[in-house]
Amino acid sequence: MGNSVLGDRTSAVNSDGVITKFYTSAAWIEGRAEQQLEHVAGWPGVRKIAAFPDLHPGKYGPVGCAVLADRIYPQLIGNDIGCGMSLFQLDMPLRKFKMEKAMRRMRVLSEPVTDDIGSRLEGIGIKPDMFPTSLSTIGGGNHFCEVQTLADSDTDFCLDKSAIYLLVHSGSRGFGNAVLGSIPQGAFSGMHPNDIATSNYVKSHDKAVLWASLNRQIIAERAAEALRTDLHLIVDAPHNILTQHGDGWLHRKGAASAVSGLVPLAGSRATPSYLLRPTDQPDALMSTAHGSGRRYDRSSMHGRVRAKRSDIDAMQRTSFGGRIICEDRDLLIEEAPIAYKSSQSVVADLEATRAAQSVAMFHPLLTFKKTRDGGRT
DNA sequence: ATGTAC
Repeated sequence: MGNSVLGDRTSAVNSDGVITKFYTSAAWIEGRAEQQLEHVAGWPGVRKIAAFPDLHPGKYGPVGCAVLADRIYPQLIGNDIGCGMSLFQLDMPLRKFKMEKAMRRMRVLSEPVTDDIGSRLEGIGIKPDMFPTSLSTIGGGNHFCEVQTLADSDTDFCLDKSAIYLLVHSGSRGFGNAVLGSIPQGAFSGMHPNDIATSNYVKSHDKAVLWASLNRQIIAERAAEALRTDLHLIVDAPHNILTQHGDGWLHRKGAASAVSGLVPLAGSRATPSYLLRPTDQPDALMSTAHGSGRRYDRSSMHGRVRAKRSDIDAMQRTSFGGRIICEDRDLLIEEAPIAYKSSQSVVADLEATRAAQSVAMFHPLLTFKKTRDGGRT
């Protein structure tokens, strides 16, 4: 990196961004993900990159990193602008949670709500006709709404061990997708901060971020209503987001924003989720890992997982005795536990590299993803 | 990832 040899001259033709890796040799990192990291480091104006142990290859660049640059690269944020995780405490003790009843009632999450959606959007300064029928719904892929139990927590961190918790992972649905789709030709080679097109992108991006955060809030409210309980937010952390950082632009792609001091890290069906306290390391760019990180891509999962009826049934239960509502067979296979790294190893690497500390660990109890019929049963 | 491209 740095210099390149041209004939007999050594010329500084590029000044690649510095990559700091917050993972150890124990981490499962695909070679292709690190190649993407090196590639992005060579883009014009890229100054610093922080890479986290959930790093894996993505469409335009690696997922699980934060990139500080002089220019704006919309593809580094991707189409799901504002996607993130929100963790809530529910006002319900575990002993009151009844699995069969909860499984029946949570199915309402398949249907979009119509009441007050326009006014909720106006409440955050967004026109009521911006994707109103998607607002309140989870979406596909790795998105979910999960009831969790508190398995362990720091004694000085006062979380109620008898309570149940809710982790929502969702984003901006068609909104962010439309924002990425409306950027001008050539924007992928870097948008310059002072251009009109850039400020238009940033404004729309910021609205998609608000939309996504409201979406997680409404999903959580609906889940709490379905469970006949109240809720309060512990932390909301976006992980696909562009923000100003000093005089540069910080692109987080599958890297949680650490600005609120706490970050939820999602486990897979087979591994726990965590609440992390990121440490104050400048090289980490106010970011940390957001999840377990994909080990195998979606399409290859169909060849890796058996899909007999009994296997499909087994995939709707977790090793923690929890249940999964996912009536889409392909999605169940693509999100099978082996598709992900272990969240324990991701957290161990964050702790080993002093990027973050775990303050609490949660086990999945009931994961809602998708029904076959849109919830009408 | 996506009121999805064919």
